[in-house]
Amino acid sequence: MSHAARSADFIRAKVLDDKASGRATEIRTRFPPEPNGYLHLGHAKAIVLNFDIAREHGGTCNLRFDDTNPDAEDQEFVDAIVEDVRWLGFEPDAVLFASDYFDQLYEWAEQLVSRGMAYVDEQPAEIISAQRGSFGKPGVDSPFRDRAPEENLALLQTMRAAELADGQAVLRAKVDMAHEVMTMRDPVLYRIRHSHHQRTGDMWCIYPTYDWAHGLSDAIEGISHSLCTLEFEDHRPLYNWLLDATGVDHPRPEQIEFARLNFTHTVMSKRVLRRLVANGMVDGWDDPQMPTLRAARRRGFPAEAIVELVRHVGVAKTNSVVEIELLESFVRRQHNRYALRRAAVLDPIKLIITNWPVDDEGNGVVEMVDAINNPEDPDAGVRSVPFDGVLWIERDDYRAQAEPKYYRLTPGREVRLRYAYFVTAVDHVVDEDGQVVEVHATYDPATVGGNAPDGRKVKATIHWVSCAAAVDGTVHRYDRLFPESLPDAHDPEIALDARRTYGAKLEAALEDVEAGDVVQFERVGYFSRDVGDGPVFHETAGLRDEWAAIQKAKAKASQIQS
RNA sequence: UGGCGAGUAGUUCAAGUGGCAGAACGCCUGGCUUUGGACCAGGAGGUUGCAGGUUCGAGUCCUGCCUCGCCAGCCA
Repeated sequence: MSHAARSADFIRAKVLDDKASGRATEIRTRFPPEPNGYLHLGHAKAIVLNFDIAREHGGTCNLRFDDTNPDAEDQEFVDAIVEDVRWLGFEPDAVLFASDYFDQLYEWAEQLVSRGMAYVDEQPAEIISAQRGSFGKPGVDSPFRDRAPEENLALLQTMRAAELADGQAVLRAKVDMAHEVMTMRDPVLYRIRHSHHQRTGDMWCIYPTYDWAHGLSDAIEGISHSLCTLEFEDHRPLYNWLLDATGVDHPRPEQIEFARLNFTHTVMSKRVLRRLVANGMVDGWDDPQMPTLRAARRRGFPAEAIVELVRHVGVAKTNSVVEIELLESFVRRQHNRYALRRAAVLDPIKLIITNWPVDDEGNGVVEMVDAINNPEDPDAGVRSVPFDGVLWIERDDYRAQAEPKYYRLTPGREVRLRYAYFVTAVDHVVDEDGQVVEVHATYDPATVGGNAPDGRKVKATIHWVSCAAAVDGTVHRYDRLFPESLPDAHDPEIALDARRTYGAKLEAALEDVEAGDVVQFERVGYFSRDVGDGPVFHETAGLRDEWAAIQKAKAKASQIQS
């Protein structure tokens, strides 16, 4: 290993080595999705890795669609994938398709047949499967395995000429039916599919398999390093065999496998996600609870946060699961710097200031107070918000009875109303169910702006919105859709009440937030404005919440005790 | 059952040719604070999967085991 490669991950070390040895002069990579679904968080790893490595060496990275199975694929996904890759911040050097190479691939297949390295097998799929043998048990040769090249060539041509029905024949590479790697036991190269392809239409009725198309497509594009996930390790010998067999290896691409990106509380299985969408358990593929990139965008996850997380996690061959909280911490770090602070009361109760002044007509005086837009960014300035004697505050910011470590409003205790005044709770009013609906308090006029001239301190500062000026909005908060930290990939437990919806009271400025923009609701979390009429916000990520942690610890402790 | 791959802190990753096991996030404590946020300082946290061996010295080399993942599609 070269000296410079020391602290690089194993793939970058290899790339450096290959450059040093002259094995590769240009570094070319590719991100090769099949257009059969939306990209998810897991794909971000392959995208970042491929583009980063190319950029680090002044090389290129293509977006290549592995569109070899028309039955599963759709133009909609092609468009969505291009969009999502760009959203992540990467511009492909070329957008290409394996289907661009169908003519070339077919030509090489005929050559392989002519050289006796591939044959047409007319047995049904079940027989071929049974003949493949099993782990530790060699397979048996197909009766068609030693057919003459001319006959195979003629047969391949009839396959291509649409003279055979689906499943009637396949083209197989003649490798080794006793090979200890199952993938090498005469893999299928072409199958018959009388299907419409989103790009080639009805031009073809035979389609190359992944194994036949992938390495050759890499070679055609001059890919130097073909990065893929661990489950393709068994395909590497075949990848190389086919390159050797066709002689299409200048320059020869090299397949290198790495571990997928997995998250706790997340399942990426298309089947499971499709079921969630079909059952209406989520709003669609871009529901904020989904693990797709589109959902992340709608939820307000900045692309940079996802990219930074992927870089932070790095690349290795260990099957690993990243805590979803780590992603959220990258999301918070981004938004903390840029998100404007606003006031929103999610679960409102009224706070009435009994000694608030009234004007000559007996109406409460309205005072304007300055609120800081972003304490992390002085340039973000201030805004002016109305304050008066009747406010909305969070239900959770008042307790009829004091409890240990609770710093907020409670009868007799003084807290700060952010940017306004110190108030002291006096008593409260309950409804017929015993729920607090109204808190009465007095304010200290000397504490304008929230400063006490005598230097006295309060332990809590709470947010508020003037009732008269408040705007109604809908706010969605989210718990884990998959409550288990390691949900079953194919049959996970699903939380039916993961989404909590609030009829919130918002400060007026929140009406002006652009769809897709993220703001911080002070003391609550980051929220992304959704498209549509009226203010609707989705929780992007909550703020770290020490009080919640104290309560959680307490609940856990009492659970252990009982 | 055969092949391939992987096991280092709660999590993700580091530790040229063998040379004091580290970082980030999380967690705990303290400071600061008009967000119980952010920020700052400190701390705890490890039998490097197990057992042997070589060596002055092993996460690293050797032997044997264990555990986990992937592979028997005409999916990718």
